Amino acid sequence: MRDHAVVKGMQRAELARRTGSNLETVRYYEKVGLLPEPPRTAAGYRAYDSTHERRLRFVLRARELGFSLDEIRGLLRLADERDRPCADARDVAAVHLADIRAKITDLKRMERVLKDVVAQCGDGTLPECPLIETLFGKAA
Amino acid sequence: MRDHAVVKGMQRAELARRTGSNLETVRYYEKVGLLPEPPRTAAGYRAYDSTHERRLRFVLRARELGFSLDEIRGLLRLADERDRPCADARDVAAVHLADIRAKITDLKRMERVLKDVVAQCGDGTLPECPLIETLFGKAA
DNA sequence: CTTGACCCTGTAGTTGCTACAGACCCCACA
DNA sequence: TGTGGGGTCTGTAGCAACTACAGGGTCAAG
Repeated sequence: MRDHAVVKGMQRAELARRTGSNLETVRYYEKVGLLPEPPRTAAGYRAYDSTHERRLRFVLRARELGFSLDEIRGLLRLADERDRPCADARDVAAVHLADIRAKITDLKRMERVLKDVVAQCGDGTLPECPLIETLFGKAA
Repeated sequence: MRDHAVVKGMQRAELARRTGSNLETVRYYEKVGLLPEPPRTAAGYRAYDSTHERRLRFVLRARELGFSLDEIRGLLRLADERDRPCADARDVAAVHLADIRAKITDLKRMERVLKDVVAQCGDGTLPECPLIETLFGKAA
């Protein structure tokens, strides 16, 4: 297993495989400035090392938590350039947490309505479909 | 108030205003085939009537419930072309409901993690920020 | 020395809008 | 009758965050 090897000079596909990401996504992150452009071999191939992998993993974990690429850029800057970024980073997370809670609230509203109409539809033999009538505004 | 008037030959801005939608959105829905192209005046202006409004309201309500435009196209087709579309419509809604529940599950996971790290950050004076350390993978 | 698997670049597609630019048109007021 | 300020029209470009090519170069194994 190369996962145990010294990680130096890997190529894009290997980095993507090691981190479970799509290799096109890695390029995209470089293009939009989330990841540094790695050095190139004589033939122009990207040669990553473990610092690139570490940074990519940061981005991927942040994406899993729903941070936008812009927020991640900010978090990376905080992680890089400051001694004590905790208050700022916490604020970014707190704002994002509020976003997520708002989304959950929205989705729960949708879930409630949909659950109800699906239940009203029953076995689907009604002549007037409750879902369609709801959407046309016959009932709230 | 024109809301009480006979609704015939309204223009785009009025339709948008009456339904609380953006007028560019209405045009977009026409372009992608969700709404029929309305007849035009001699000058080429769109002239809507209440059937257009009814259909637009259907689309807007479905969007509020999180249906994709593709799903809405399907629901409109069911509403138009069939005698007893309830079983099919219910299935569309049930699939969508499952999507929404999956999204809620994801968001709740994010919420839990974020709530924890924000709490760990406390007043933001820690030298090692728990959020940043978490993202770098120091802790799970 | 060829074959196939990798890599490179740039660009176009996705979803659901939103926002122009530049050109009409229409009505009221003077 | 002219003009001003609003409407409307079209097409196109932009947003997020990827994803998927096309058309080429490179490299190592057989």
